Amino acid sequence: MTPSQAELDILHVLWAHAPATVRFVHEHLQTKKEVGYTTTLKQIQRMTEKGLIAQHKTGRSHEYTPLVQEEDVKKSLFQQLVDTAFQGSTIDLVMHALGQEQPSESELSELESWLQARKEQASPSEDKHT
Amino acid sequence: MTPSQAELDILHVLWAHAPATVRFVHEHLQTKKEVGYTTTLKQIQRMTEKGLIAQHKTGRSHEYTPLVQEEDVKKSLFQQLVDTAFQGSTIDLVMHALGQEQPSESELSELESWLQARKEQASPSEDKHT
DNA sequence: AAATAAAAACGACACTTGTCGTAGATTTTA
DNA sequence: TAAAATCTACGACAAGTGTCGTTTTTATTT
Repeated sequence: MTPSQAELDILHVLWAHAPATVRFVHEHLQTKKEVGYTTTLKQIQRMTEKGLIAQHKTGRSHEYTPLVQEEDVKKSLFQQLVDTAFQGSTIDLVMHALGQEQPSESELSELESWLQARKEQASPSEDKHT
Repeated sequence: MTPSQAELDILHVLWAHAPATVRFVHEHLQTKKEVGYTTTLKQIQRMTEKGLIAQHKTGRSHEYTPLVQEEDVKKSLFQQLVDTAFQGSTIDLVMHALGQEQPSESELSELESWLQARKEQASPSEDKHT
């Protein structure tokens, strides 16, 4: 269940702005791309059918809330990429990623501390290296 | 230009086995999923139309060669993921990736040496940090 | 309450993708 | 060379996606 591109765009808005109306989502999307109001509406309706988001009536309009967690979707998209493009090797993807750009200082240290923590956890007191 | 899933499957076979016939590709795919020979053929033909692969006649059959580099496609798929799921933040994706699994010893050291090299490169002799 | 504005429902259409079936062409082989 | 095996070319089709236009419904404003 990986949302399509257009669906992702909408989900992003919803993830960021809790329950929102079609109008709201639509306005937001406009900053990214041009689409008709009905297009957004239709998309949202289809997503509701699919169970990606929930709808609750409020006055004349409806409000929508995402039913899928951003984390889950990310994970799923991520896994899909790893599987299709990197033969399932996460580390390959990581190396590829790092080779892509210039991580900033802070990013590097973030990575570094993660690595540090990981190492300690991996071998709390051990010291075998082979 | 990001190949679809089925196209990716075929490209993978071609990337691994230089010029190959439809039959060959098809047989290979069978190890992954069940599809009719004509399905594979059609897919390959469409890919040829699109310019994803090239066709050269050899005897009774044709041989196909990928026209897109595996690296380029990976890069493109990768970028797409970063953009759609991680708001364009590569490092976020990396951290997510690392959080996903247990990297092996060798993977960790690979990552470590990369980080090491990077740091050295970043500040060869300089020492300003702010 | 009538007119107007805003929102939601519907239905449609073109494209892409994944899958085949069938027919025609080309080789092999008996 | 006639029959059998292989390939390729075509055409089709269903499902999914992206986009709208039009019609209803519902709420607002006079």
